[in-house]
Amino acid sequence: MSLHQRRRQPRAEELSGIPWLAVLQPAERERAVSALLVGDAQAGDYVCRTGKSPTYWFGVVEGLLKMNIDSMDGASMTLVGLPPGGWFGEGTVVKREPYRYNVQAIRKSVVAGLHIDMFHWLLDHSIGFNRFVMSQLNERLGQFISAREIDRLSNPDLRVARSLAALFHPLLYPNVGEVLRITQQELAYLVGLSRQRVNEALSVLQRERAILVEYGGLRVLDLDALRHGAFSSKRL
DNA sequence: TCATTAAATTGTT
DNA sequence: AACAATTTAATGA
Repeated sequence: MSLHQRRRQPRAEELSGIPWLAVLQPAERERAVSALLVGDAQAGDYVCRTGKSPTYWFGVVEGLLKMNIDSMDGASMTLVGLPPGGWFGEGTVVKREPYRYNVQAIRKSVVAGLHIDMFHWLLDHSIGFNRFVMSQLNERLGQFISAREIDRLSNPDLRVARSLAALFHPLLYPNVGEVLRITQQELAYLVGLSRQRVNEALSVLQRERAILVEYGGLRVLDLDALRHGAFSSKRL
């Protein structure tokens, strides 16, 4: 709720973290920037909610968001994590239909929004922008397919590893550093395991030198191992 | 800036 | 789900 009250013009440093601005022509870019707003979201704030009609195409400048849906029993299911550099909602924006999911800040974040009219103007006028959106849709499709693969993995350590790797997708989320600030509880929601099991999996991944567990987050040491490595769930 | 306290997060059972 | 231990954030002198 507070996101829509504390809006401001994006700072230059924030603009540099918006990947699709670089593919625009100077004139297009100038127009796009004038239609960009950023806002701070506190942990727990909603960026968009199910049923509301889209006003903006959103992107993560800083922090971490999650996309979730409410299931029938009242509990909510986290579908995907959205790290810096990630833009989302193009599906609903294109169709001008209501959002089908909630997007909520996992921790204090900076969110950018491009007004829906400017989004459509760019689709009509910029080839670079069209390429970006097309690539975005394609990569996201790939991401959801691999998410289904991950769901069917039986080994919890592998599931955590692959889910972490997905958060470091270079095209969808170009601005993720090597440190990921996420609590083990949130990671548990994201992966669909208990916090205890995630804690254990993180220990395994650390023992295998793939990550470094820190308070309130973790550091990736070997992204390739997270993507492709095999981890034994055997205790030592 | 430092010390104290409250809150959040982790590791374990 | 509950617990203690640890880390961070907040507060005020």
